[in-house]
Amino acid sequence: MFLLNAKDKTPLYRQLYQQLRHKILNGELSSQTKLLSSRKLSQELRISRNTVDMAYQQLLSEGYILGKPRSGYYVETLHNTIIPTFMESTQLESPSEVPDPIKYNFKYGKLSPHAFPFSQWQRLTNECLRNYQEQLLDYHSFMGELGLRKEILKYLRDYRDIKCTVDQVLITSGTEHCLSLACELLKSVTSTIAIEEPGYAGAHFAFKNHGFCIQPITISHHGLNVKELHTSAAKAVYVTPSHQFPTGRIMSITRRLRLAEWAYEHNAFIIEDDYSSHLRYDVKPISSLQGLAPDKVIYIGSFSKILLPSLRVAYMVLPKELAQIIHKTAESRACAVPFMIQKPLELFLQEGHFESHVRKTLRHLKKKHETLIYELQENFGDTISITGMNAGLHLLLQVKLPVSAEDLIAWAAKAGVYIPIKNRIWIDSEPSPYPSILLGFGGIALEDIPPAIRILREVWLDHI
Amino acid sequence: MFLLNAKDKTPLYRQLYQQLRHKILNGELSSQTKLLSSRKLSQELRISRNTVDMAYQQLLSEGYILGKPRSGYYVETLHNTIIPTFMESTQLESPSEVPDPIKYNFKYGKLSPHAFPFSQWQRLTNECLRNYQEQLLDYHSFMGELGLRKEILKYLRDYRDIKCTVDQVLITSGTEHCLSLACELLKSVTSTIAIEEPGYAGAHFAFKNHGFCIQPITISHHGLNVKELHTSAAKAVYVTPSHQFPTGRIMSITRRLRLAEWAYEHNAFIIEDDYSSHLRYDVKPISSLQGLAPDKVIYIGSFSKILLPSLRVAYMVLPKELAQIIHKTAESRACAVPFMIQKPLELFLQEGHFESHVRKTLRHLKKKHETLIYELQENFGDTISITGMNAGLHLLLQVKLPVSAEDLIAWAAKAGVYIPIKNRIWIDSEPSPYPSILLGFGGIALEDIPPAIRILREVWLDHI
DNA sequence: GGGTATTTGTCCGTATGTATG
DNA sequence: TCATACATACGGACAAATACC
Repeated sequence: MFLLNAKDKTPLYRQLYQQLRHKILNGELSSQTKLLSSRKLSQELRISRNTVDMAYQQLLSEGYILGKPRSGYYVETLHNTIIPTFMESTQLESPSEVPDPIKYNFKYGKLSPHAFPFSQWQRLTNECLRNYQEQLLDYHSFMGELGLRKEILKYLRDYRDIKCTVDQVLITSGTEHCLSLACELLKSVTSTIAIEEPGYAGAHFAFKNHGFCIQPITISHHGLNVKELHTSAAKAVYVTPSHQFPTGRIMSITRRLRLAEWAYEHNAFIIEDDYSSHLRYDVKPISSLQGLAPDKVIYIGSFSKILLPSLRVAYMVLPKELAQIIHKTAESRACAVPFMIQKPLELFLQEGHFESHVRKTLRHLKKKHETLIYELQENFGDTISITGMNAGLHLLLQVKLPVSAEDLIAWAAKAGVYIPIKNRIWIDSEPSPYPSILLGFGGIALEDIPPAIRILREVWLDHI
Repeated sequence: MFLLNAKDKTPLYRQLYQQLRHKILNGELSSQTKLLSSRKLSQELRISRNTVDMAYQQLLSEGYILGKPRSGYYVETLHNTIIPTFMESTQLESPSEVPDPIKYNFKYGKLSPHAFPFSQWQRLTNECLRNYQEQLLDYHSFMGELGLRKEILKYLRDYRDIKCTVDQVLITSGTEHCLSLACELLKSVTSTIAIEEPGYAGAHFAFKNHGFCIQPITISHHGLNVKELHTSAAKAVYVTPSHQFPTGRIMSITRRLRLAEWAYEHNAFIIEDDYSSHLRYDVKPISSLQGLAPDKVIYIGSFSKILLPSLRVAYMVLPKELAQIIHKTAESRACAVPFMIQKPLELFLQEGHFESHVRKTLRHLKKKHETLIYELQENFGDTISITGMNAGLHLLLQVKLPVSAEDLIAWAAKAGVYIPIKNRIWIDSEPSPYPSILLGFGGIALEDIPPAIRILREVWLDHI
């Protein structure tokens, strides 16, 4: 019958409910069977009538049984022909493989421990939690907090020559989110999007995911080969002009103007991913494409590379035309970035901490960048050639040895040096005869660079 | 020279620093100019020498100036060819229309001021910022933090009868994000998605946005009319079984089983949006559809309705089959939820604060729910009929007056009572002859309900 | 067929342990 | 620590439906 355990922490009425439900789903209590009255069952189980009643009420509200007043409760007719009767209780944890211990980490996108003013941020977060409780309890504008958008706009105007109003600025939860929104907007414009070859795999993935055809365009020394664009069907192109990923090349002003011209001629859009605009080590950052063609460029920027990767805040500047489309849908959507991230960030920008943080970080990264290049050249000489210098958080190496990149990465890992796997940077097959390696230097300490590179020399040259 | 304001909350050294920096970037202080010595400047400004020195140190560390020992500070040579000299200040702000002042707010989704343990959260956030700095500086698993996923899984198992492993749990930045990912996964399964009519406009929007055809399915008293599904081409359906939005109806177990059967028969998927599972005022929350058909249900849950709308954390449980597809793409994607949100939330769940918070909130909402119903019946009697009782954060009213819902909302707004506009709940035209009104009671204080409803009676009945 | 006894769901007040502030 | 509130569990009172004579 029913097994009720008074010592069990789950209440009696709930135990009874569960067992009844099980019997009904099982077919033990078949359709239209009359249940025992609350009195009889309570007598039988030696519990209160009300306890039985509570179980019945729950079953009633879930539709397992039907109640006829002054008559009784009857089991509902269920169609449970297919439903699996027993679920094995699967384990919580998935067995994780134990990786090699990492001593030196060249992971891309990581930042080093002293890079972020944690206590400052703590203060700002606390301030936010104390003073903005009313706003925390509500949903927010899809575009993002007005204050933060103003601060970002101010920054973009001063440092990136962006030409727009706040209405065109949109806060998102990362570059991926930006691309997804861009796809949404471009769906009605084109079915083909051109991208750089080689280029950022995340963009390729996002576009494919939204059902676009992909048109790869090759990169020359001065950036994207705009000529190839003219012969393609694409009415949109994704570019990283200020520091082409992964080659690090800078699109020349001539190319930029040609690209802008192409966009105006074909009534097409340019997606400018300015992912590492802050990070230039030789000269001041080059001003944006957006400034050249404000009506044709979807500008994307991010705080991940410079501030904190785990913060998940990026932004985009939309052409007026597209901004209007977004505004129409904005009312029924919510912003993806938590208020208690947006507000502290706004204050961080407003009080000038951001600018000083960029300067400080840039100085530090510059040193690491120089050291890394120096050590690579000292240890490997002509065995490697370095591209993508003077900017960003990574270098691209061509290792002139007759081995695969996978081997180089695996040997390094065994010696405690983590090197990221460049997942699908090239859409077509990689053209170079030599393996290429991507070294991120954001996460490694300055003093760790020389020993790490020495280890690489040892394990790589020893294996030959 | 320099204008320092002691009453300003920004520190003196910072004011000085900012003004110096501005002059340097402006070109007012040109390259290699020697700055005034800290002694002279401090005398001139009548502030401490240390204050001046702090400003100088800041400029030094950011590379604006160069310090020569026993000589002085000199302005660095900057490449400021591109730095904009003067930006025409286009207006930042878009002119906002002045709305009627809101005295009583029935906005849907809002929560009331005493609903969230702010100090608790502050403690947990601080803990996170102190103890997890290494992790904050890195990108994270697309699936979300393992610890948080485990805690959510534990909760879902105990309270929602969810059947799955951690590998199937995915953290997202909101229901919208969940739906977007679901679309991504369902693209290869079907081109048509069925939704409830009337139903949640956000879901409709998301599906349409991803290029799906929409098939509306009517709602009867016991929930979705599954029969209509069988005759449609849809291989996926979006439902809110535990509290249908907006009618508040509960899908009976019969319908649930039929729906599950349909999914197994047609090899289709069910999207179960359990957006307000915690919030039942009469009986215990009804267990999930996912428990009945774990291989066919994409389960979506959220912390917005019960914890904090602006937190932007939701989660989804994927069928094993779909989880594997996501896992393949996960490595090249980043999680959209900031670590400094995920970690505090994990601790919040782990330490049991969440459960007690749910209990407390539920208690409070229950009172408001009861009061609201009582007041409506007292004031309006048979003039209105209420649906969607006993659950959720809103009631649906049918006002039996010969006026439009827009008028009712406008009249209320003029009297200081905000009522949300139900944007496109019905895809086809609304079938009812009477205007229907959605009242959210999450954001209004208990004691404000009686006066608010009295005002509604006055303004609505007076206009007739 | 009508009256009565019984069964039944429903509603009420209350005791106890536990969580909350 | 103590007062409060709530979930759980209990028994009794009531009225409607049903069964039986």
